[in-house]
Amino acid sequence: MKTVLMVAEKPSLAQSIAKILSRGSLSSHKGLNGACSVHEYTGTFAGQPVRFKMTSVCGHVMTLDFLGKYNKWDKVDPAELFSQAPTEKKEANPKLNMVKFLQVEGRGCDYIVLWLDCDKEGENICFEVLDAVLPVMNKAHGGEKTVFRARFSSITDTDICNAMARLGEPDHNEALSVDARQELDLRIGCAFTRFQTKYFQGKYGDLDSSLISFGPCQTPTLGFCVERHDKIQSFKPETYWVLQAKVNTDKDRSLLLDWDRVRVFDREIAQMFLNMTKLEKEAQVEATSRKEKAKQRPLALNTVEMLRVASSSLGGDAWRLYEYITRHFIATVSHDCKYLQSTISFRIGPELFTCSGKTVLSPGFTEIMPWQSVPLEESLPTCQRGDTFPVGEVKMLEKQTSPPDYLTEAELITLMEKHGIADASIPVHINNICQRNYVTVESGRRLKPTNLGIVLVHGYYKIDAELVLPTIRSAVEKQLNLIAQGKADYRQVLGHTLDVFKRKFHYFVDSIAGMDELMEVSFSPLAATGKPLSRCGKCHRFMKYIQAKPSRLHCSHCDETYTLPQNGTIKLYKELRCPLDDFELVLWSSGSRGKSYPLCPYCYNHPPFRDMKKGMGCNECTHPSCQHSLSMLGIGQCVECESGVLVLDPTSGPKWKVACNKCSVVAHCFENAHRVRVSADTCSVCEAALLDVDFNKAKSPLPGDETQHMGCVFCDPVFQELVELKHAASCHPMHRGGPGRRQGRGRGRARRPPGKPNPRRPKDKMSALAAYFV
DNA sequence: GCAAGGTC
Repeated sequence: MKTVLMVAEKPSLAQSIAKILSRGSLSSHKGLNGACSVHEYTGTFAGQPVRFKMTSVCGHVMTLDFLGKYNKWDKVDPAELFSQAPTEKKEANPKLNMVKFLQVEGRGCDYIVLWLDCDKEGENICFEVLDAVLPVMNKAHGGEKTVFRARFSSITDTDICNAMARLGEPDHNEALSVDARQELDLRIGCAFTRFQTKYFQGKYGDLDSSLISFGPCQTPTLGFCVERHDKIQSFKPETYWVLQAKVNTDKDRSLLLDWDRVRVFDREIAQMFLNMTKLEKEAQVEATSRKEKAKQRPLALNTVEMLRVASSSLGGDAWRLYEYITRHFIATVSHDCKYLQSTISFRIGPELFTCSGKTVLSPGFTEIMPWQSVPLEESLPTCQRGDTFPVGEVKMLEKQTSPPDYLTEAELITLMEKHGIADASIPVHINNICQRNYVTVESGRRLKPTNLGIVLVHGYYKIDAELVLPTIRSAVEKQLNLIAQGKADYRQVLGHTLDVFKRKFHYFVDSIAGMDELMEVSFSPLAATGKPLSRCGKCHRFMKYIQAKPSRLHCSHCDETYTLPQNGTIKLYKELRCPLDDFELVLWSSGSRGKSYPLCPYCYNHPPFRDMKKGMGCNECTHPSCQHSLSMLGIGQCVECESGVLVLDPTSGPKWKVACNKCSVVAHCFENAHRVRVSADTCSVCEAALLDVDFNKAKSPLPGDETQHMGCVFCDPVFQELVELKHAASCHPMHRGGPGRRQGRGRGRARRPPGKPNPRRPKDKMSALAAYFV
């Protein structure tokens, strides 16, 4: 029996479609990646009995990236990214092993039916699936068609069955338009991002410039927020005047009337109208009207509308979102809300005033969406033209026009949708500009641009406004649509568009000083920021510590910048100096419960030995005799990672810690010891360095009056008690196979050079770790 | 370290 492989865009769709087509009789199992399932059933295809295998991918199988060597920011000129730098397709999510999964399931299949979403991205994924699967499928005989595309617009029995009955072919042009989009986004986004990041990085001390990204969706998104900011800034409030009248309709009831002129901006004119009306004792009814009106039930909910609603009345609560979606659905099939709008027009002297009220006739959909209901209002008096009511009062109010507020997320979503920014990715772009420090989310989910966001957008306006205008995306989209429709050649469109942006890029690079001028206004140059922290080894002057990311030390005398480890605190390390370059050491710490190590600012940026890399602290330094180095403080091989060494943290007392210099393993040991030293002697069993510990006299855990003890942290029975190694002895690799299975890295002659993996590691490292320290 | 687009 022949086999038909069918592939949907996501696991839930594969299941729904398989259930419909098999009429519920199917057997399912999880695929090798654990994420996708395979649903099997038998049926007929092309007039023969077949076995169906319905499965799915998880979105795109592949992603586009530059070849590895073009991802080195300091080696590649961003201008090269427009054409020279070759790209390659990589698996979008290596953990999912999607290509292998598809090949395992596709091997030996005879036909393939593509059930990917019916949009351009889906069409592109069709070809990603075919690239993976066609080579392992059975070959067609005599030119028989084996590749089919199902086109459907809803997951209903009729739609799915119709699609299956009228299979077509995947559309290569649509897929190509997505290939072009991917390449444009990658080349343009990365080139601009790398250039502006590198240009502004390290120039200003109070600018978080770890990443200044640019993208055809995120930059216009930021543009919308800054545009509103500019409107607020340039807003000049104006004073205006309003007349307000009250008429008494009953003994103890009065009606508030709105002035038909609404407002005037000239005080004297307003005063004149007031004078003409305030002496009047009666208001005469000019006209009345009653109109039946309808408030329309909502249209069917789509993703963007849901995002908008979720951002403005709902929280992040899944249940409330579910409730909203169901209520919205019921509302779409309910009746409109019907109400009566009554209006009474009054004349007081020469001036006209109006009041209106609404009375609900039938609530319709507002019953299921009560927040949409027409508010209850006091009913208007029944009257007719010519009736008069006594005037209660007429007064003049002074008011001011007020600026618009910052954009709400809901308004931003509307703007993005209007300019064709893909709906599913809208929250991603908003999140992007928040994470990049371009905007902050204020109360009411309003987006307020930061100084950085404002300077960037104003800079683009100054140099090339098209870079920030929303048309940047829609114009490119237009070109891409020509590819999709087969009206334009993929290569030509790609080449032409890249050429346009390459020119824009070069112009931007040449004009960057224009943006820099704006930066100078908002940010302080490096030399003027930061606080003095540690001394430079070259000039022996204090360097300044700049805390803003990327945190770094700056020597204004030598005009040198030294990067530091991120995401932790930095302080001076007892004014100790590096024996190699005389720089004062600093101490990095990830917090009191984490780990810490000293580092030399110079060595951290300029590794002193061949076996060291940039970004290494003293705990990875192979200096043979410096008291802070790995050689002097290393104890033995890490129990968890391949290449790490457990190093004594010399600053951790009195609650001493030993931490791995590569991974996050931290071991707590020897409370109440006032000194812990790493001895030159090594353990005769495991070759780890021995620790020499002096305990506090009053709190010494040692037998008798002893305060000092030297031993192996892994093997010594006294120390095992103190680091709770009680049963570790039997789990520790040293104790499993006798002397023949010795390992660990002590400081003795048998030590392996750092970084070299141990060839005989215990298999279950996690259980060993748990036995020691947890 | 970068884009945007799928989806987990």
